[in-house]
Amino acid sequence: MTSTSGAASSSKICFNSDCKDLKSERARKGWRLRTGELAELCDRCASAFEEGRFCDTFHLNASGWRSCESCGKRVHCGCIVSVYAFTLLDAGGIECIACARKNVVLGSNSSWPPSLLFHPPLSERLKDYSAKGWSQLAGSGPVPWRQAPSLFNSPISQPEWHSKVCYEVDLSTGIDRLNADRLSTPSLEKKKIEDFSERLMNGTLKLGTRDIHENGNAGINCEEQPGSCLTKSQQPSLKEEPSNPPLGLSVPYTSPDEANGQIGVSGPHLRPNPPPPLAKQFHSNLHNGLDSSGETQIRNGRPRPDGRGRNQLFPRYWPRFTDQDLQQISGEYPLILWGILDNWECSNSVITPLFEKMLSASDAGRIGRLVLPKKCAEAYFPPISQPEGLPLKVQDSKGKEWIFQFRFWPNNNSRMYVLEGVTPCIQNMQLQAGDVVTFSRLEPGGKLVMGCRKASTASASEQDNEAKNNSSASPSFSSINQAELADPTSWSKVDKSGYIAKEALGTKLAVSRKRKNSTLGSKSKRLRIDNEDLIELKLTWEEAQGLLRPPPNHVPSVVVIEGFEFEEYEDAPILGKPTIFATDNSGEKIQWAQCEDCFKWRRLPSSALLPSKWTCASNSWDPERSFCSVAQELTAEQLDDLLPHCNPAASKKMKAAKQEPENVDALEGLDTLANLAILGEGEALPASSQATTKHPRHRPGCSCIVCIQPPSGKGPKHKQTCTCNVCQTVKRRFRTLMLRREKKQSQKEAETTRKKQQPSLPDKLLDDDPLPSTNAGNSSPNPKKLVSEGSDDDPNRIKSSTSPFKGQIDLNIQPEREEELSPGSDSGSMMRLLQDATERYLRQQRMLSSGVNSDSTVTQAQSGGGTEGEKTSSSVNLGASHQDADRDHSAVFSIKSSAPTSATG
DNA sequence: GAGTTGCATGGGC
DNA sequence: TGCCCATGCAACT
Repeated sequence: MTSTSGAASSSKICFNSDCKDLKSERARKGWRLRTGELAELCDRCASAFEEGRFCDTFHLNASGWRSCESCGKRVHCGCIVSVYAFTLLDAGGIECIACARKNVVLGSNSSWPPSLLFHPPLSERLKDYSAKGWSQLAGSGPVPWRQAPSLFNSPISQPEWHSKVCYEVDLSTGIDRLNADRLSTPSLEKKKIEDFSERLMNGTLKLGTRDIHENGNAGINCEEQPGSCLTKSQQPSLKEEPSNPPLGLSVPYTSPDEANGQIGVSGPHLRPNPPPPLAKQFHSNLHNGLDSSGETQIRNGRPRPDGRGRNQLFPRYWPRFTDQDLQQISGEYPLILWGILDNWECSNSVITPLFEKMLSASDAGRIGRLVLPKKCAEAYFPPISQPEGLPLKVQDSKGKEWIFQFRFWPNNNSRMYVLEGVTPCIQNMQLQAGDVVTFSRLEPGGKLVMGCRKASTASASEQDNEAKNNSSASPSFSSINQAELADPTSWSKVDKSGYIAKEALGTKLAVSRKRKNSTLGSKSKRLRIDNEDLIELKLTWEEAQGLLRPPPNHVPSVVVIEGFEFEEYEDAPILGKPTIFATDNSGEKIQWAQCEDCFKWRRLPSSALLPSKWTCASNSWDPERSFCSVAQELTAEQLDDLLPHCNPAASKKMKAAKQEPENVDALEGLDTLANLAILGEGEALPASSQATTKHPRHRPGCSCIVCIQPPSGKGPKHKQTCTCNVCQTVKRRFRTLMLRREKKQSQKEAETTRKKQQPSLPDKLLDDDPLPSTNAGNSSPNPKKLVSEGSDDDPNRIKSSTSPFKGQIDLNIQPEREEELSPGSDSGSMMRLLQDATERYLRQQRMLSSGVNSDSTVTQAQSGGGTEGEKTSSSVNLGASHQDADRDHSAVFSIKSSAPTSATG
């Protein structure tokens, strides 16, 4: 290549001096120049470059063509473009990348491609090599793998450190691509990766790590630095390489010998003549979701040695190792790298990400069984033919060795693979449901390495602490990720997904959603259920946005982005009181706000900015209605019209809940409540953990693994006598459920009796009695409807009269008021609601009763005693009120509602 | 009775 | 529709 002079981007002419075509408007990037810039190419040249046929196209007649010492294939060695396509041999001559890779693999006695992990960063490095020379990167003397990542600290490659990189293989083109979808890097960096990955379409840009490590003083002139060259294969060479099996056919080989007792995964890989696996092949093995070979996956759990790698792994199991991860692994395993491997070949050590799995509740539970994805198990673990399986040595991120039983259960006509005995390891790593365990292989030796990533919902403070701790170890690094780089011990502490920056921006909710989407993908509907719960339990971002108000007296600057105007405020917004905006009869824009004390809705000008807590007394816009005693001007119908629009999600769910059997709803609430109670216990449950913890078919008294599992997946099992928050909450919730059932039963009975005795009375009563509305005594909205529907177990209707934001988090809630929610304490408005409802119901009962025993009923009920029937009466109200809270409010409200139950029960 | 084991079940993809 | 796999749960220890 001769185009090494001139500006890379200033000219409108293609940078390729052999071309001189005009660049397109969006010039495509080519190789990195010595200046650090990227050559800008026309489409044709860029395509040629990306497809690895640049030299074939433009340098066909140029000097520098040499033949591969192994396969004889001609490789251009005379330009910067082809610098990655070959490697220089110590004894002279060159090898094409394919042969070099093969030899490296054979030499290291590894069935794994030696350089998979370096792919992204090395790509970047390679870009840099052309500009910076080798000495900068390789240092002097042998560079062990574990030091290799430090080579990546170029300004360019650094950002990619924070990205999660995985690969997929486009078999149609034989292209390894960085799966940019899953990169969390900023778009520009992401684009950069994409660009380069495209540039490497055929390249696969594999490194013989030996080449890197053992050559410390390579310059850019690879000819002069035998053994130092990184090579980029050209597509033809790859395709033509006869020793390279077709993509997707190479499998991580494991020994069929499973009778040799304890083995590491290494054992199986020490086959005498492993096929020369290309990294590309490995990728296709690892992520062969695109495998189009037509080979069917081995079914019925009967893996064949020749087919194990063809299992199509679901993306959710693709390892998302970051470079930091790798470095940390390497950093964590000096013993592995320097001791266990016991020779200088350690410089060839490669940690190959195999797969990862988010721990389910079962996995992290006490049973100690980690369910392995079948395809992963069959692809990466030794084949087992007996259900008993075999012991498997695994080293954790601290280098500690564990022995798990790798086995399977027949399941239908298939198998279910599990690792047994993982509890100590899980606990040692302090993992819980939602965290991710990663499996990787250390080559040579094939040691199985188990890493982990904590769910990202660890508290920000925790992360801050991590950052601080780590930064202390490496003051030059400021970010968490960077800090982690310097401190491998934090490997399991902080997620390295690159979302941290986003976490810093927002709430757990956003993060959890992001994480769920990214980590679990479309994993489970349970997740979506949880998301729905989140929607109902918490504000959506959109809704939250609606509550954010500009700081007083702040004028926004308006920014137009893609045609949309955005208001920008220099100061953080404040959280305003939720209100309902509307237009009155005169067309004036107004808003309705609800008093914190009396729950009456007050009309306010639309411009009114309310504090999070607002009462009638603050109604300076309408002094006449600045007292709670003043009636509400909003009619029931009007309010009814307004409210449904406030939260479509909640309304939708409300409707759905109506249609569901009562107990189902209640039991779902039980789940939610239990989870929330766990949250309230102070152990912030990772969102992903919530996702994996929630499970169907809960029943009262359920002793399943989820229900009995303590929040962290460890600790004693809950007993009947357990008084922990979870148990108490579940018990309360159960009582509520029972009360509700009693109530329903009694209502039916009462209804029957009423019809018999006073057929015309109920309607009148319903009309007259606003029931548990908070607006007793004034224009309570649509009392009839509320009563009728409320009595039909639809507390949401009732709730709708109190807040348009039912089913959402009360952003005004003060966490420090948590104790108020405990049983027996004043639970605030809900308590009032309850009392109000009780009194009202008793009055109703008095009216209904023909007087035979009503007095005693009331008396006894009010005194807390009474006959069974009287208890029922009381229970009816309690149950109804409980439903209000149980169904449609967040944990806080749920617990609130539970409190009276305990108190009165 | 508690813990363990191994298979069954069923939701989700 | 079939498979995967999280979880349930009965049998067993």
